[in-house]
Order: sequence, then structure tokens, then C-alpha cells
Amino acid sequence: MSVRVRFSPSPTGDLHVGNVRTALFNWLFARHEGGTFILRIEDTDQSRVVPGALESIAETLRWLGLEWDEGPDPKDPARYIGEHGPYVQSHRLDIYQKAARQLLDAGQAYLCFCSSQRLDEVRKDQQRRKLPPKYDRRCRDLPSDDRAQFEAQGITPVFRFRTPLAGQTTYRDVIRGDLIFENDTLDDFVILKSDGFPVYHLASVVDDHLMAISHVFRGDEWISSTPRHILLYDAFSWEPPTFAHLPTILGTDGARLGKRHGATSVLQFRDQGFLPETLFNFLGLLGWSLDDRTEVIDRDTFVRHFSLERILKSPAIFNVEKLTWMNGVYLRALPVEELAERLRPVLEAAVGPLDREYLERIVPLIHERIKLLPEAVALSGFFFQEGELDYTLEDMLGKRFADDDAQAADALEAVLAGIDGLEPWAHDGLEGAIRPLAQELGYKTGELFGLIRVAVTGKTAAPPLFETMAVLGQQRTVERLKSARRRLR
RNA sequence: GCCCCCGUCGUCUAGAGGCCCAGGACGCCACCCUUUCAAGGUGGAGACCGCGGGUUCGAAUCCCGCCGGGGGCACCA
Repeated sequence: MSVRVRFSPSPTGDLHVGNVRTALFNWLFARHEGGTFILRIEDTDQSRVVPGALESIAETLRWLGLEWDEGPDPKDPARYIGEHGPYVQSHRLDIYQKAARQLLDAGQAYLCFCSSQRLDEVRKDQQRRKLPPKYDRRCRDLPSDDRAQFEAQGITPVFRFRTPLAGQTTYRDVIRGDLIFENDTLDDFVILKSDGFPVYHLASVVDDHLMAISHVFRGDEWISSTPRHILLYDAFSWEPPTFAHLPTILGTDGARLGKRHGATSVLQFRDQGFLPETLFNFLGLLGWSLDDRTEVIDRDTFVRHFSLERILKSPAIFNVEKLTWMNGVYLRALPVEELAERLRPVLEAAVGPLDREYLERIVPLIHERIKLLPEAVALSGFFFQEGELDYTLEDMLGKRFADDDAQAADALEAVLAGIDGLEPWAHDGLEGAIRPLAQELGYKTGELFGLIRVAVTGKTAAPPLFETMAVLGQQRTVERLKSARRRLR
């Protein structure tokens, strides 16, 4: 039997890391098994649909390289890819209505005319009496006279599933083993709403069957709903798929990921300067591991080794610090030209159009110093700055020259003299001219270099001095040294 | 209230009865390298394996109870 899995988000907003981890595991399993990865949009609650959410979902998946084999065509919402479509549930209403009708005719479902007010009252009363809130089955065996009366009043009924009153419903979860539920803890849930839309349970069961889904990987918040789904498969005489309920991803405080946790949307992480390969790797390791030591894993290795057996049961807290470390790892692994191109948009937004050659000389200097793309701006800004640098005398003078402006000025003077007319203007020549000066003037190299560093970059922490001066160019370097000298007068 | 799931360093995890007085990674702290910052290297602190009982010659690993955390119980998904 061929492996067919689906990722089926609701278009209610951006995908957060939990959703995406679910998508990733589905995708990995499909690729590992040579199966099919399907994207399905579950928009049966029209009131919650957010415009643009579908586009955002597609963008997130594409950014991470989780391409789907069947699903909506991102280029044209009216079309779709695959033979089991459409893949947007609101385009499949007739299918669900037919299915609901089928259950009704078979006596597996019934019409319910109860108003939402009555339902609310029943629920409130049950809660007040510390009873589990459950539909009281008022319409389960409604005499046909009553039904005719309700219909005459023009009440649109909902379809409810006729849940067995006794017995057990069980299923085997690949990750958690056998799960057993008493049917009397379940109630007669709605399958078709009065607006003609199905409820999740019906829609997903019908679609998973029609789309020949073999494995359902989804968040573990669905564990308690699964018996309902099993009951539905039974009612239709369909073979249920294999279920695997993935552990939750929690926020730093151990609570469910939500608005209070800073960035949780994957697109936000992208905008903060994380690379897609970082998110892919990191999310792939939340609830799954390759072995006892490997942390950095490329996508081919993930695909090759992904296995159900190594999926964890326990929830994981999303640790941004480790994510940031990992981004540094991926950044450092990037070839210079590629990093330059990824950095270009970020830098150009800050300093304007960039010369390719200049950029590619700067990138190696900040390469192993950035963990996030936008950090490049702060780290390399002085390379692009025109005119005077902004720094304090205190920073420039450091401990050694703190009370001795005149000595600092003399030192700078000596440096200027040393590099005057230097040819070629490159690392080795600069070092050859400046390093001996420290000893001649009686300073430690670090003391002299520190002075120059701030004069030239405006910062106490910067890339290696001579490389920096070489890339910065003779004219700018000399200008800045002179400017620093002037400030000391 | 009822039902279900989960429980190894702060965090991500390895561990499927003896290899574990528990290994790796992030973070943290030292030291080394070094012109600063990074990167890299070495070392360290950090987990009485949620707690209490069993079973066993032997348990993080098996069983029971408890506690803690999370989820579900909608004409939401």
C-alpha cells in the first residue's frame, strides 16, 4: 500500500512552529517512504477564515522546501494539482452533504433541531452539577410528529452522529500504542452544521478516505477526538488510516504556544534572519532524533533516516537560543558568494545599493561573527558610512591612553606616517608597517591596535584590524585616522 | 466534574534490565588560541532519571499508587 500523507491546516493565520513541525514530519515520512505529500485546506469554519492565510501557508512551506505533490495550485487558487481534488474543503461541500445523508439514511446519524440557546442551557446546567458537558440526546429518537412540527417551523436541523451508548472504541497509535475509550464518555457530536458545512470530524474522515490517506500525523490535541473518527470509519465501513499523534511544542514557560511567546510564526523567524535550513533542522529535532549525538543534519540525511520509531511522546519546549546557535552554524557553512547574496537585501535596506565586489570582500570579515542575518548591519555598517564616525573618546583611548590624549595623538601620527604612501594597500604591508610601531613606541600590540580600531571602525569590537583596513581602502582609512587625531586636540 | 496523554541536567535529547554512581547538544563558567569581537580547542558546574512502593541477584528502563504538567469534553479546528 502506498504511503499518502496530508498536512491540513486551517487558513486562520500564519503557520506557527508547531504546525510546521507537523508538516515537516508528514513531509519527511512521505519522502522517506517514496510516498505522496498532500496539502489540504480545512476551511469549514468560514467565520474563522483569514484572507491571505492560504498564501501565507503556501509561502511558508515553499520557503522551507516542503513542496506538496497534491493540493491547491499556489499560482492559481481556482486550480489544483492532483487527482483527488479539490483540496480546499469549502469546495467539497456536496461530498460531505452526501456522506452525512448516507449516514442519516443508514440510521447512523439523526437530525437535531435543538437551538443553540437550549444547548447552552443544558451545558451550563451540567457544569453547575459538575457533570461532563454532553448533548442530552433530546433529538436522538425524536417521534416523526415532532420532527414534522419542527420542520414546519422552518428550523434547519444539524446532523448528529448516533454514537453507540456502550462498548469501547480503540485504536493503535503508532507513537503511543493502544488507546481505549469508553463510548459512554463520548456524545452525539454534530457532523453537519446548519449552514450546510461539515464539522472537522466528518470532513477529515471523508477526505482522508477519498484521498486514500494511509497515515495521519497530527498534533496530539486530536487524541481524544480520534475515537469519533474511528466510529465514523466504522459507520461508513471504511478502513481507517494509521494514526500518529505528535507531541506538542510548548513556549518557554511550558505553556501552549501562543500570542504571548514572541515570535511563533515561521515567517517571523524568517524575517528575523533565520535561514530555512536552520528551521528545518531544528524543527526536525523537536520530538525526533537521529542518534545520541548528531545535531546538525541536512535534509537528505533527515529523509534517509526518518523513522516513526524515533518519534517522541513527550512535549518539547521551543528553545530560541539553540535555534540561534544553529543558525550561526548554517551561516558559517555558507559559501561567501551565497552569504553575500542572502545578506544583500538586509544590508541594502540599511545602507543603499551595494557594489558586488566590495560586498564580497566584506562578507568574509563578518562571516563567523553573525548568528542572524540582520546582525550584519551593525557589524559592517562602518564599511559603508560616509563622513565622521560616531564614537566616544573614552572608547578610543581605552585604559592605556585614558589620561593621555597627547600620547594617543602621537601614536596616531606615527601610524599615519608609517602607512603613508603604502603600496600595495593590503593586509601584509599594513601589518608590516604598524605592528613594529607598537614596540617602538612602547605599547603592547593590543593597546595600539585598540586605539586604531576605534579610530577606523568606531567600535571596540570589530573584525581583524589589518583585513579591515585593507578592505576599507587607503583613502577612508587615512581620513578616519586623521579625524581621530584631530579629535584629540 | 469526566475522559485521555505526558514526566531523564534550565532547555533539546541518548537511553528499549546489567555497557549508566546516566552520554551528547544549547546556554552558563574557566582556561587555551588571539590585536578586539567572534569562531575554534580543552575542561567544569549542572539530572538523587517527578515521588513512593513493589518485581528482580540487579531498574532511568517492568508493575502499582500518588503528584505535577498538558490536552479533550462546541453547529472551532
